[in-house]
Amino acid sequence: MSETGALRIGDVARLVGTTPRTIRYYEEIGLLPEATARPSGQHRSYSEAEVERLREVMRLKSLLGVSLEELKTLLSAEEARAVVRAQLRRDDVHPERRRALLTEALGHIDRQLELVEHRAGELAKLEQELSETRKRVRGKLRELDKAPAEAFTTT
Amino acid sequence: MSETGALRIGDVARLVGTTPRTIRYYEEIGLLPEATARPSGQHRSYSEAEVERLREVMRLKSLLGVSLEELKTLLSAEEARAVVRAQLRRDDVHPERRRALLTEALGHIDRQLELVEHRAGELAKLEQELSETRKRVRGKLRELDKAPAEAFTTT
DNA sequence: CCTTCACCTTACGTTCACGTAAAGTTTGAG
DNA sequence: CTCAAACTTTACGTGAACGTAAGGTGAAGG
Repeated sequence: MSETGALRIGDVARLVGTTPRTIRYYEEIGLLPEATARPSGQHRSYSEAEVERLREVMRLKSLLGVSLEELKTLLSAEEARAVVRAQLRRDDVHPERRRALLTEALGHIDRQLELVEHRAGELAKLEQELSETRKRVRGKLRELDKAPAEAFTTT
Repeated sequence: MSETGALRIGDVARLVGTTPRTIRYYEEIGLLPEATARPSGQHRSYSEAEVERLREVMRLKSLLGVSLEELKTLLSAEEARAVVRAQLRRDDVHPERRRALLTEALGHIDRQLELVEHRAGELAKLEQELSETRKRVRGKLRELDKAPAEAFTTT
């Protein structure tokens, strides 16, 4: 009954808007990390951070429209970045190593950015096309307003 | 061997980057119109316009990430708009009717726009977050460049 | 007319992403 | 300690979106 760290799978599911089954499935295929050393049979426990992670997973899934397998690849990049961040927090790393880590992280980010930018671009294009069409239709409607002359005979 | 109007399903599939099976499937579930009165067994024939239509279908499917069933609904709106356009081209329609048609079309467009705008917004947000992260990483890299003092001892 | 693709229909198979049911166990409240 | 609720694993089921195989035409070149 504390305020953090005592979430069970049902709570998490409700929090992020999915089902326990889905969460277990994601864990099963390696999309979510299996909580290390949980005696088989014991309940899963989630921290707020893990909930956030799941939210991010679902967000990316929805926005990028990729398979869970592809998503796993993308997220392994995130994982790698997390490791990098952890290593960087220690400041006893050699600048050379530090540079390598940062460069690696940058690579991961760039790959994701490329994907996202492409999709965002396509969607923006579609949005603009729709807006364009909308404008034309609204224009025609205004035309009807301005010139209500002619035949007012309704049938 | 004319230059237009004589496309067969294999050609179309290659043109849009899919398979004949998928095209037939889309026709089967009503996502694509069944060419009226084709004696069963006879080859399907496609016009350039129908290819364009299919391209649009696939584009929307990819960008909106909706089920084919939902997509069918969205496209029925497109269908309705096509009908509207056809009716509007005849200029013997009463202004009252004309207004109704245009308003209906506007409704369809707005529903699509809402969906697209929402997704586009979310994606843009994600893109910006990634860019932000990228900037921070690049910043740290530049820091390494500016201050290459300290230990140059490799290992 | 013949051949040879590419196509036709029918129907069963497959993968992904979970849903659902069964039988037993763990937790937290009382 | 008790007991209901929520969880556990295992396993089979399901809907969507096609893939694939079989057996049989249609079409276009020679």
